Amino acid sequence: MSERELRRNLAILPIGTVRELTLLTDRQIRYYEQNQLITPNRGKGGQRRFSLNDVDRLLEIKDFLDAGDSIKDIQEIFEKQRRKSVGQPDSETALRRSLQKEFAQIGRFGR
Amino acid sequence: MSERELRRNLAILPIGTVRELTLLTDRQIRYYEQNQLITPNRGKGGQRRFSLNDVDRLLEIKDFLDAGDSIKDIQEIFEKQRRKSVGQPDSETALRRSLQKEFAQIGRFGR
DNA sequence: AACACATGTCATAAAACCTGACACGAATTC
DNA sequence: GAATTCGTGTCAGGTTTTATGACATGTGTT
Repeated sequence: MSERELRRNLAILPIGTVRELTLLTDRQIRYYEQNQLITPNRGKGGQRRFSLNDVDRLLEIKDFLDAGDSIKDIQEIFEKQRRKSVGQPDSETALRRSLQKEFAQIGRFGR
Repeated sequence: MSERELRRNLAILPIGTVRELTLLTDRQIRYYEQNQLITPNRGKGGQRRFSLNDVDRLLEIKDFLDAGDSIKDIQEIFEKQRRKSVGQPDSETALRRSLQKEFAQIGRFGR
């Protein structure tokens, strides 16, 4: 996995931050977790730690729900996405990689 | 400020995460704040919220201290940096901007 | 009418964080 | 060499945040 992807998958955010970033309630976030739409890590004391990818995912979930999809629908949508992107890098990943070198110069994590 | 810079400056991390990311102790982090080497935001209840830039900064501080610089030395170093980068965008920012459009396609925050 | 869904709300407990104070070893200054 | 400064450790006491589980509710579906 690339630097950038790594960073996006770091479990660093408490639920409070995610709440502010997504404008969802704790209840909603936990409910989506309960239904396996997201699977945040847990810190030492058992508290949830979300990644930026989780935040993305939650915003997607929000859109889908607003669009009338049910939780189960969304589960299937995500499942299809997962199956489709198995194995070979998709174009997004390819693009990302092509710019990786440049960005490696930028930002502390890349130093 | 660009999308990317915005994101780097979002105050999203609690001190526990920063502790894990930097391997500093709470005491150290607070002491550096007390000496104005960093100025994290505060959440609603008064708890510190750090940005990714803050994390960068803390890692720099660590390096400087390891290299034998004192807190005051570091204050001056940062002050000089600040003065130098006032006004016009530096090359790093320019590079960032040039790649901004591409990256706007990638990741939720850019959608 | 009964039920499923997505969410609100409340109680209770644990974890994380806050500030302030005192201690301490290693340098530095008097 | 005694006193001071610096960066950090640690502890106490209080506040904030998060966790789980249960019950409630409105909207739509069988």
